[in-house]
Amino acid sequence: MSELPLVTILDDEPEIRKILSETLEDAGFRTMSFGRAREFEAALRTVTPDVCLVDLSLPDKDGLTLVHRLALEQGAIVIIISGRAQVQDRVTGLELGADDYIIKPFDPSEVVARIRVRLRKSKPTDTTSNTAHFAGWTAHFDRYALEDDTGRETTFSHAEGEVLRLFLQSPKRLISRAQMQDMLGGGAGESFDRAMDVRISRLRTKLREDPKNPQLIKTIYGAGYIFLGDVGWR
Amino acid sequence: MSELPLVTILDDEPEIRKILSETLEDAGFRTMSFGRAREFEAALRTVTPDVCLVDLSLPDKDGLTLVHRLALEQGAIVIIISGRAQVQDRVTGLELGADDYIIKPFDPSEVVARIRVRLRKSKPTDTTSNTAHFAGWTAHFDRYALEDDTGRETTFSHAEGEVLRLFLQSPKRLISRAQMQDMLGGGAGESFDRAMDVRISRLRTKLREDPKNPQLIKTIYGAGYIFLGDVGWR
DNA sequence: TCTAAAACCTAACGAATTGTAACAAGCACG
DNA sequence: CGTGCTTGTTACAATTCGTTAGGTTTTAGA
Repeated sequence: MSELPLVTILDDEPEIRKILSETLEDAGFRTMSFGRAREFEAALRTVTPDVCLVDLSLPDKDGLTLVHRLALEQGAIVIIISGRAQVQDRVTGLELGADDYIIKPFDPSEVVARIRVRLRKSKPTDTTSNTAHFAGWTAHFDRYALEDDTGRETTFSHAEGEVLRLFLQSPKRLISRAQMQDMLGGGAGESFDRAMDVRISRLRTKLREDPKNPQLIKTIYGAGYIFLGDVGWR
Repeated sequence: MSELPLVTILDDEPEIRKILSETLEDAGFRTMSFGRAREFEAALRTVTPDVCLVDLSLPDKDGLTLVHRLALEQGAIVIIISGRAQVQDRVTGLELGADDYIIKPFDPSEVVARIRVRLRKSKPTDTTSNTAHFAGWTAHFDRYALEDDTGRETTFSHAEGEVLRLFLQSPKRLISRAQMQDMLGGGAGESFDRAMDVRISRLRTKLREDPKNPQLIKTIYGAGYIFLGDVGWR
């Protein structure tokens, strides 16, 4: 496993720097924080960040110019975090080279999610996308494989994957049969619905569920199914 | 790609479809609009959009499932446009493969700007080159050779090269048999299509795929094939 | 609590789809 | 012509996945 991605934070408010750096480090990034553009630019001579978070309202420099230079010369991923919420601000920010534009006040977890999206797209070597973790299992949807907690893998079919995906997208929520039907039917979907049962039955087998007492996929008599278990997509 | 980028719009509100398609066409895109997921999926069998705008609250289908499938099988840029403004919705949407998440009500010009950012970043695959790198392999199309990561070479035939090139030009995209017939057998090739299976089978052998569990060329039962793996043309 | 109907589970079957070995036709080269 | 290579065709094996059928579980109602 390679080094952790480096995220730089440029914001004049210490509060925000603190929140961001803590959240990002918890999420598995290295961070460097700066309160002034001058310090940031000085640091750029020795490090090359993977992602740059930039506040537009800086005391000592015009943020947009900096963004433009960063995107153009460094080829870095630049995400603007700004209090200026006007559409025109966002449009020009994006046109000048920013990869994203997040408005204050922001939620740290969304910042993390957006950073991950950009990294996922820019670094194709990172094969960790489209996988979900739950209850000791790891589902690799890109190669249709279910990985054990010991590392052993089973493959699942496309149809099984669709069901699993639906469950993992809405964990701990009731999923009605009707909701599932539109996954298969495709056409007029008149065919009788035992098909869904069978898909779930097959999925349960692969998840090594005890038929008498399933732990992950619970049946709610007369209503649908519910997937228990904490899911993390990563 | 000399043609204008194709943007698909999937939203159940006609108003929004109209606004988006007009703005986007003014901005220099081709558009196709759909009110229902089913129609959209039907259209996907014949066209491959560059960008997909998807509203999460669809009448006939769960939007998130669709987003995940799109990101996984179409390899297109997926942008969610949703009325659901919860942070958790945005985070899971992004984790499931969306490239951006725009909240309603939105400003059309921002949508355009965000689409442009994504297109700008997705570097067009340079078809002019004759060598491609993927998963430890190097394909030399000029001399019909497939190079190992240790430098050992195998040759491949013209027909095998056609299929390989097709895959490498559209990695992570579902390619249906019909599309293959069009692009390859282009002529009056009436003969029925087991030929394609055999080509792929032979290609798999040369790529040393495990027959039970191929990692690069995946079969989607009833739909087609997907080439997984990051491709770089040089 | 008991009983019957409804809902659900799943083994087994089979149609459709896909994989591939073996064969044969076509072609280049000597 | 014979040899070797490419490539479509055929035949059969394997896989996928909906359907069927019979059994089990759950619920409602007496």
